[in-house]
Amino acid sequence: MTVRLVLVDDHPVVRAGLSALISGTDDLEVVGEARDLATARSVVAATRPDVVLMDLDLGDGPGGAAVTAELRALDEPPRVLVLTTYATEADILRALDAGASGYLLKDAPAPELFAGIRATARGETVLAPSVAATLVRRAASPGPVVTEREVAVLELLAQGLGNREMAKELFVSEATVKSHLSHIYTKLGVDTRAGAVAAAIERRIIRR
Amino acid sequence: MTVRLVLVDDHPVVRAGLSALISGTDDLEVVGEARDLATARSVVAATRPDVVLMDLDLGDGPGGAAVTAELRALDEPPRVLVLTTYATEADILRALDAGASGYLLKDAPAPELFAGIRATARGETVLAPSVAATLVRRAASPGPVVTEREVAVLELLAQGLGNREMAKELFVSEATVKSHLSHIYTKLGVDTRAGAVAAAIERRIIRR
DNA sequence: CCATCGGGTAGCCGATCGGATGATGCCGGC
DNA sequence: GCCGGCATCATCCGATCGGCTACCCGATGG
Repeated sequence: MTVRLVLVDDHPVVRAGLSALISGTDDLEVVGEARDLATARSVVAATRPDVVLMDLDLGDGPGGAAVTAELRALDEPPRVLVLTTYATEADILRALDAGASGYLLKDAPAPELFAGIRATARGETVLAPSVAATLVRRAASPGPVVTEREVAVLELLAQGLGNREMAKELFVSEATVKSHLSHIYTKLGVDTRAGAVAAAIERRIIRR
Repeated sequence: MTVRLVLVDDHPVVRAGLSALISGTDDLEVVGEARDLATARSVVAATRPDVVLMDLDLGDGPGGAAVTAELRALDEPPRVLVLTTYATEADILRALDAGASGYLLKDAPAPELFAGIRATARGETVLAPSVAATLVRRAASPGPVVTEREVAVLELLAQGLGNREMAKELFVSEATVKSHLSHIYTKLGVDTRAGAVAAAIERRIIRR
């Protein structure tokens, strides 16, 4: 029984590379490739694959999480296995929330990747060890967990926005932003904006 | 005349993928692969390739620029063609400064990549269009470069320290710290501490 | 020899931040 | 049905920051 795959990645080298790798197996087959949301939509509709290998960072435009969500909204949706470079808490949660069946990192050896694809096709959930660790830490920790809204603030904060600008960006008042910031400071154990950015990056809550 | 290649990339998928792609040509040959400085050193010494395809982001440890510099310091060094995902000004300059002969992006189509490798083997300098544009833009304008002292401030800033604390840490007065910060803001084109941290990380001036 | 640059210092002042306190509405679990 | 967490908003106020101007010193270099 052959597993039919579609690759979604904005890098031709990675697509061609994965394709070449997979062609070396006898039970996996690449039936389509896409570089963005639009092509992914049509390719998946046309080929109806078992599994979609999804990169999260698609350059400009909608990210892999958005593409995943859209594919999962189809009738008889394909399973989506995320295959990406980074694994921040926010990335992982967004992808899984969008309906991904698994999360592997591009630094995984080929055999693990193949095993992950087969497992995904069988309906299993596969997670890279570090991703699993992040999720466990998050689930098991009685400690402070930043909320979705707080992550949003952190991301804007890392872009150097002031309270007023963040408020405008999030369609809330400055008071609300300050409230979120206070909670963030408490949860991360810091007391300045720059410190919060550092801690958030350190704990991989946000990227770069 | 075959061009002998060594791949340096921390992603097995990319290595295997490039390898598979290149095996489809009749004048390029992969004679070795490495995922970090140590393996790169020994593989290059053992195989003496014509061209090294170098990823800049090698995960933990020394980056691709450092590896490039070390390889270029050998007797009869191989030419190094950088093949990476991002192209910040700092990345480009560091790589070229380390002795890279070219800078291509991973989103380049395979034929362009092959052409780039052949050109590099011939001793030509190949640059991705966007990279060339960045260099031209920079050459045309006197680019601001952060000084050593300013980097020190940035590093402390990324740890969330206040002016007073940074002053104490650097054995200078608060006024001096503020002076450095002002210069940093001007050079990076920002006007807040969080923004400076973001810009500094973005341009790879400081690490994580 | 003097201009330039990196580095260090100072004071002033308006803008912003950070902390404290308190309040409302909504939702989900017990 | 009550309680807690999340998100929202509001005020107040001291601490800090950011921009500005101006000065000194040593090294570097046309």
